[in-house]
Amino acid sequence: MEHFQRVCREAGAKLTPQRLEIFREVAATGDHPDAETIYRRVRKRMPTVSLDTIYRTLWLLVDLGIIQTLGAGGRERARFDANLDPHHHFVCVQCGSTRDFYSKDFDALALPDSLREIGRVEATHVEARGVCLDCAGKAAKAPPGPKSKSKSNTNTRTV
Amino acid sequence: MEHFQRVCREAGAKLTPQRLEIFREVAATGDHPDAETIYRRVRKRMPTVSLDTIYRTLWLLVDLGIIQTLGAGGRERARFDANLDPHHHFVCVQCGSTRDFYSKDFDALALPDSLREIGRVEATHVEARGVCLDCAGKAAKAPPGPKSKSKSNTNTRTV
DNA sequence: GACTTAAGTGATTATAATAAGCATCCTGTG
DNA sequence: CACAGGATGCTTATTATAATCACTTAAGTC
Repeated sequence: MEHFQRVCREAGAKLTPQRLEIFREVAATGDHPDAETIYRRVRKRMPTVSLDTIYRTLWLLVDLGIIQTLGAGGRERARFDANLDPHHHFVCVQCGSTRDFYSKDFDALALPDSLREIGRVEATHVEARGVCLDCAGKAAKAPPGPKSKSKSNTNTRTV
Repeated sequence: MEHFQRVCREAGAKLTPQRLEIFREVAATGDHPDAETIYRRVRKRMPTVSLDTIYRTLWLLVDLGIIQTLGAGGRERARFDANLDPHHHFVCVQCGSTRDFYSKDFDALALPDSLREIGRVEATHVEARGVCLDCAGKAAKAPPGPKSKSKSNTNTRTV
């Protein structure tokens, strides 16, 4: 929570009651709510917030690195995969491209006991995130621009 | 491809040129295209297909288990996660709920060399899919219904 | 503590992806 | 080769998310 305030200050983002409330809500819960759910919950304590502010604040928090999104970055469309062999994914956080890779070790991961209390696992796969060679190459040419505000770079959000 | 035809037969789904073409397209490519992309590609060889058929066919293939979707099942909204500690996810393929779990072993996975040729990895996390205890409990009570057509069970699609 | 100013907010209006309804057409079967 | 029901394509809804814009408010300054 203090972390949150500090990061906001440093980023020049104002501390508004809405943001406080929204962050509190996301941080408080262990499930992984969507914007609509957060909206409903926050509205209980603050009936005037708009859904819009929820969206803006959430993505702001993502941009600040304070929270993350599940999966391949919420705003993406569905993507399909005909590869039914056991395999894993590398996702580029810059361009969003996804490549398969293989690893016998990863295929045979031993599941921790804690999972027993959650459910019965049918399959696991590993998702590696990083920067693909293409994007790394481009970044090397185009100077990074130290102050790059880098707002909302589509495809940049992923867990 | 034969597998595809066999499964369709068994499921009582008709073999149409559109479906053949769409499956061929998805199976042929190593990237993980979205519906729109598949649409564009298929249209080159079959200019009359409708985007609609693409969607219907893709989800049909998913329902038949012939292909899968990336990430948390395309049709989901963005979901947010304030947990920045290294952690992993269990996703219930029935209800879509996602729970965090922890494993030192998973945090320290040794990446295969093949990844070097793809990009620089910044983080990895494991996604375990299965049926959560809640859903397993419900399924035990409600008899499974051997012929359950189980069409489009929202949240059922995930890799 | 009042003043200033840019950032934030909420209401409304777009957009983009995906789904539904329906008339026509085609696959698989007898 | 005729039939029946599923499949297609077209058009029209939905739904989630983003952009606009006028008004408010947080935060730094005197």
